Order: sequence, then structure tokens, then C-alpha cells
Amino acid sequence: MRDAAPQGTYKVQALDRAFAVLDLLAESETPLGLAQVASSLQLHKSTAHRFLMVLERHRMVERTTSGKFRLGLRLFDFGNRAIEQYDLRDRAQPHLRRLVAETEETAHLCVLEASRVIYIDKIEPARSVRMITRVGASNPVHCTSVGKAILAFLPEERANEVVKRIRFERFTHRTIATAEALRTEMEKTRRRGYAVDDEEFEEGLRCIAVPVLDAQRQPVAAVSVSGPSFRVTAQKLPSIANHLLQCVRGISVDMGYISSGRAPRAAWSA
Amino acid sequence: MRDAAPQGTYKVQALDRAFAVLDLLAESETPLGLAQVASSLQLHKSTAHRFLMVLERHRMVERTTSGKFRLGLRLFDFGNRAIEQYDLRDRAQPHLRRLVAETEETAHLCVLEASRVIYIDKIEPARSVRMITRVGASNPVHCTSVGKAILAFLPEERANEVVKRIRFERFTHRTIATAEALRTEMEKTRRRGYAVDDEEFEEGLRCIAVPVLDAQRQPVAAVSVSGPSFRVTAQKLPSIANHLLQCVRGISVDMGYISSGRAPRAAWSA
DNA sequence: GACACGAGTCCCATATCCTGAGAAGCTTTA
DNA sequence: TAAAGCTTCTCAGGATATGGGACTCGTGTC
Repeated sequence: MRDAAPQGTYKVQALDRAFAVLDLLAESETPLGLAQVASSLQLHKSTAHRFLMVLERHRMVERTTSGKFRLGLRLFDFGNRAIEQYDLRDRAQPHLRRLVAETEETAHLCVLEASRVIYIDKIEPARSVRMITRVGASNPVHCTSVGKAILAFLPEERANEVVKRIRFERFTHRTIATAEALRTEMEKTRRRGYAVDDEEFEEGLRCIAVPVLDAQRQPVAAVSVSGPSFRVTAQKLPSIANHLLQCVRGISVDMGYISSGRAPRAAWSA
Repeated sequence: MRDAAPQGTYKVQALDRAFAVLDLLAESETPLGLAQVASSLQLHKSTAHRFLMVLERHRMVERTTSGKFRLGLRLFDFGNRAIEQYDLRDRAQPHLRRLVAETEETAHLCVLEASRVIYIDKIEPARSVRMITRVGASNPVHCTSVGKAILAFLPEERANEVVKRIRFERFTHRTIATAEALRTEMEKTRRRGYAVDDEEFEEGLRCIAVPVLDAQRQPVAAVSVSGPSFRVTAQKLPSIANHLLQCVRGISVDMGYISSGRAPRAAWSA
């Protein structure tokens, strides 16, 4: 996950180093001192020091009372701006809330980026085992319901590009391990209209997802419902899928992708 | 607001430039092309190009289908990690929801940074004029109820440091304009136990705030209720303040700052 | 109380890394 | 078809970041 090797034709050493510092602080559970940063990244301490001072001036990092460094709130600001430009999140939230109220399980909103899905939002039911997912984090497409939901409805060409980039990492014994298996799964997903992750990412966790389609009928995001396998049973899937379909329909309307008047010829109606 | 002059003893030109690019994209309503970035920042186009490519590799910016640049989702990830370390936000949320249900006005959760308050979270009532505040944004302390709430309960020494750094920018004719006036206002705030922003930041907007105190009885954050002056009337202030006090009390308990058993000798009881 | 040690801060000469001129693609407009 | 505008790419020179090292401060050890 940590891409220490900043390959790529264009290079600005100082930037790579600065982001390495931010990465390090992001991964770390606790704030880090100058010496720790310097040695972890193999930077001379005076180099590390200068970077940290500059980052601090930009409020990208801040110091705890004990003088150690952690991520700064400026990043929080940037992050919110970044997501705002999508504005999908704001509009989707009420629909997600309703979905959670109906299903009493956790709902996620995700978008695709490269060959990973990023969690844009998460709503948890009042009483539930807290899920470990974190808004802002990302997971591989091949082992998540949201990933498969988006992938399945992407135009063949783009889907292939994504699949090409997947490293088929295994998480459980059910994780899809080959491009071939993934393709059959995609076919299945298209047929039934929703994607399922049956303990493929985490033992005991079952998820079901449906894509959000834009005006051009391209998937721009996906919504999922996740819960422990004993609650999210095979029998319940169609009913949950139904709630999901209503939910994404509402989101699409709110985003102005489809008019609310007539039922759209939805992907899942095919 | 835009600090084009990157003064400070430590300097890494490349970093200042990179952050200037991010700033620019953050401020911009629409994605920008390479040429626009280059001319706005007075960078040579090939320099701007290199920066954007590197930033893209780090997913700090991304390209729209038309090839223009906007902030990338990596920032969203970093941003979430940044506030996660506070974890105040997660814990405070249920209490804020209750507060909003009780008052039917918008609630904000803020922390102090330098001489500005940063909006960590915002909850809006079901039906209300949408407030223009944005989570992640910051405002000066001297003209916000949250700023004054925190400031008033800070140890004298630290409060002075903050006040020293304030540039007393005016927003309305009621904005506090001098350090002296601010100090009297602080005194008043301490006496009554809550801070008020009476159209000092925006005409027609009245806010009331109370600090969240940690185990050492230091203010770490503040919660506010904001609404149009005709609804948030002078008569209602004490009642709203009461809800606020209950709210921050709940937050303090959840954070483990105070035990829920006995009533704490609260700052406002003095 | 003296000493050693580690962590952070600061300065400066040097080599490295970034810069920006410019040329060459590519796309849009006239 | 030409021209203008935007983006991509290359390269040599010199501004700029680098890291050695000195200095300070705080903490633990004897």
C-alpha cells in the first residue's frame, strides 16, 4: 500500500518527500517526533526538520503540546473542498439515511478511483457492531460489492482497463482471485442487477451494492448495505436490493441525472 | 485570506508552489486548465505542468474528462485521518443531533487553531435556510461565538497570545474592533457562561456558544447554535444555552473528560 | 553536581535538483 | 488550411535544496 517508489516520468524530489512525510504521519497511530520522521524516511534530520517547518507553516502538519507532529487541519479543509466538488455526497445523504432506517444495516457510498473504491460516506444504524471502514479510505474493487457494482456497469473498455490494473490480493478463502472469475461474476451481477460480496473481503461480512448511474447511464458511484452474514442472509438479499434500487433512484433524481416523472430504463431492468 | 507571501525562516520553494496550486484549485469553483493555473500563479507553463503531474501521481489533484484539474481524493483521505486523531467529532455527533432536534437551529462544532476557529462538524435541522458555513473552513475568533467561547475560558496567557495575533477585520458594524473591547466581552462571557455573536459576523445571524472542557478544564472545542436573529431572540438565549450546556456535558462524558456520576464544577458555574 | 546522550534548531558551502526557454504535438477556431 | 491556444516534452545552466556539523536544551545516570 505504501508506494515508497515514486516512479513516473515527472519528478520533484521535494514534493515526493513532503508527501512521504504526510503519508507517514497519516499511517501512524500516534504523533511522531522529528527524529522518528527522519529515520523512518531516511532523511537527514535537518532536511526533515525543514520540511516539517514548512508543512507546519502551511498547516499541513501541526505539533502536539509535546512537540511531536501530526496531520494538520488544513488537510481537513482541502479534503472537504475536494469532496465538495463532487457534491454527490451531500445529495446522497438523506437517501442513505432512509436506506439505513429501512434495512437497519450500515450503508456506504463509494466512488471508483483507478482500481480501488473510495468510501465517500458511511451511515450506521443506531444499534450495530461498528464497522471498521473509514470514510476516505479505499479498498480494491475485486473484493467489494461496491467495486463490483460499478465495474459491472462500466463500458467494456473502461472496465477492462480497471481489471488490468487489479492485483488480485486475497483476503479470505472466497476472495475472487483471477480476472476470469471476476468477469463471470460481473456477468452475474449484470443479470441480477446488484453485486454481492459474500465474505470475500472479510469473514462473516456480507455486502450488497447497486451502482448510481448518471445521465449518460454511466456508473459514477455505488451504494452498499453491509452487515454480519447471519443477519444479511441469502433470502433477504432481494428485499435489500429493492431498498437499494429505490435509494440510488432517489440519488439520481436529486443529482438531476434522471427525471422523477417516469421510471427510467434502469440498468437493472435489462 | 490568500497568503501569497510565504514568509517564514524555513523555505522550500517547491512546496510553497505546490501548495499554492492546491490552494488555487481549492478556491476555484470550477476545474482549471494548465494554462490558467500557470498564469494565476505566475509560473512558467512547464513548471506548472510538472507540478500538476507530480500532484496527480500522488492523487492530490485529478483530471476531469476534459483534462482540467481539480483537487484529488487523496486529500479527502488525509483530511479524514487528520480529524480522526481528534476523534472528538465522532463522539460529539450524537449529542449535536440531539441539540439540533431540541433547538431546531443549526449546530456547529469547532476547534481553535492559531487565531481562527475551524468548523469540524455541522448539523442542520430538517427544515432551515441552509447556512453558508462549510465544514473544514475557518473564521476569525473575534467575531464568532465559538471563538469567543473558547477564548474566554483559555488560561490568560494563552488567550493573550491568541488575541495578539488577531487582525480585527470588520464584517458588520457590530464586529468587535479592538483588543480592549474583546477583553470586556470575554469578561461578560465568563460571567454568564456562554458566548454570543450578535450579528457581529453576518447581518441577521445570531449565534450562541459554549466551550467543551477537557479533564484539565481546558477548552478544546466549542459547540454553537446559530440561526436568524428573528428566531434566535434575546429571550430565547438562556434556554438555548441550557441545551448547549447539556450537550457539551454529554460530549465531555463521552470523551472521558469527566465522569457522568456527579455534576462537574463547570466553568459556567463559577 | 557533572557528564553523557538524544532530540531539536540553526548555519552555510556545495552539488543537486529544479527551472524555464523553447520546440513539437495536439485540438479548436476562423 | 492556417492560425491560435493549450499541452507535452527535452535539456543546459544556475538557483535552490541538501546535509554535514555546531550549538542548545532537557533528561537520565553515576
